[in-house]
Amino acid sequence: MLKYQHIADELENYIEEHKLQQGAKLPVLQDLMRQFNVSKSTVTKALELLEKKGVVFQVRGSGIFVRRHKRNGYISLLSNQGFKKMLEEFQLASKVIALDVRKPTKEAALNLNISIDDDVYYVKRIRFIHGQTLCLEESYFTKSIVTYLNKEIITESIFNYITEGLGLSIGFADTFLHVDKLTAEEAQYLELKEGDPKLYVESIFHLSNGQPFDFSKVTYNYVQSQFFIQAEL
Amino acid sequence: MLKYQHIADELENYIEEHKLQQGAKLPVLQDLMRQFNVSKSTVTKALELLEKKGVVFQVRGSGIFVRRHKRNGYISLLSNQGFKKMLEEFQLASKVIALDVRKPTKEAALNLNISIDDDVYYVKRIRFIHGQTLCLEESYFTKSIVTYLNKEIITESIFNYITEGLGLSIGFADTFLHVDKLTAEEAQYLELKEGDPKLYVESIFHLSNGQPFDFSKVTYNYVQSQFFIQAEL
DNA sequence: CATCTTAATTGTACCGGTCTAATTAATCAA
DNA sequence: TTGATTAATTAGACCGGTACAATTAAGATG
Repeated sequence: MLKYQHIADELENYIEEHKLQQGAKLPVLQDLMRQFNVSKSTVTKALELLEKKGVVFQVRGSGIFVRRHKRNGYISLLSNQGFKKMLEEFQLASKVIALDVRKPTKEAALNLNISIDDDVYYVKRIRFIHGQTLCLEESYFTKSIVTYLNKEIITESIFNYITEGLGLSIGFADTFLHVDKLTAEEAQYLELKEGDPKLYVESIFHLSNGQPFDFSKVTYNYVQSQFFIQAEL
Repeated sequence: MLKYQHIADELENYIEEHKLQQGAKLPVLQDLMRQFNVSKSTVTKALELLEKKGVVFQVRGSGIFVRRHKRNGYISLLSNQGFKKMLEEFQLASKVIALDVRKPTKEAALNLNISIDDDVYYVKRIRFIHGQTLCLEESYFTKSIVTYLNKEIITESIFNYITEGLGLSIGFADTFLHVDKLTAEEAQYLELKEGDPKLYVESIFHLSNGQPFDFSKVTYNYVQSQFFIQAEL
């Protein structure tokens, strides 16, 4: 494991375990350097990570402080802990409605940057959280990249399979979201009424070499979904 | 201006002007170092900025490539171009419904980390985009920080006033969002029907020293609002 | 011509340093 | 005690370097 990632983890655990409050001061850079026996730039990188995750904030001339943002029930949409963890955790309870190899829609082909003649794995499923239906999800996986899928893999963790099983490394995702009304079909799956609010999220996942491999359209139950974002100004 | 910020801007402009497509390769690190006459770490920092903004992605052993994610009508929820620009741009068309000094609600006091006896500036307004009502917004500004506000300032740019006029430096924001149904009152302001979907966004803006100074609750017209997020995995 | 091996390319981790800017603490003057 | 001045603290910008890992290109091999 990389040094700066390790340091970031250690610091985050420290904050967690000692239940440090918002504004609590962490050791200064010099001390952290000595404590972990690394150079300044390594500590700085670790802190940048934590800043991006919203765990700390730094004030020049003053110090490094704990930033508290936790709200129960909210899911972070940002770096590391964000989408990945969320997908992994919620994977646990999910019901596969469809799984087959087919030709992509024009929309999917466009987003995956493939031809409409190329094959894709199509997956449709419902995800549950706390026994409630959380969302309805449709995914298109480029078959030339994700060469094989089955029900077991989907029920476990697709992303784990892609990294561990296929040896691919996932890079980044572009996510578009807007609010709309549920169609009759969606309402049925989510056990809500037609015309009720929905949060619609479209994501394009890319390998770390920039190739898109997964185009997903997710319709969230508005009652169950709340998100958390960190903005920098 | 900082060197690495300047480099980031230059590169972004270059990509924009030359209309570089997704996957287009940029000059290698060595060349960028020479081109801008700076050290490797400075170029790297510039590229980190651009990566965070979703403008480029880097592949070790391969190069630096353009990342395209533009979608018409979507507003980025992330770094730099995100909330700040959005707030500034949409400031143009807004109608102030209320502006006064009052005591904060318990909720506002909690989020601003002040006592319910402290004064706040309360601002309620509607924002318009393309002639349509975009959102209904309620803001609480800690009066001990934002010492004075008037209608002109609000109609211009509050954030500009805070940085330029008051000499404060804005740091970061925590944003929580969920979807719900419009109340009768909200529906009236947004020219929609009660029970229609709404996107509800709560933000706490902080100075760069960590002090919260603005707690905002925004109800978006679901027809007019769509957002864009970048996730790292 | 395909396949394996090797070498060159290129971004990333990490070091250890200087100098600067913001903040905070200490000092001094009124 | 207050307020201004100065000094110490502290994070951040920036340099220039070494070593390393992933990718790509070139060469060798069958």
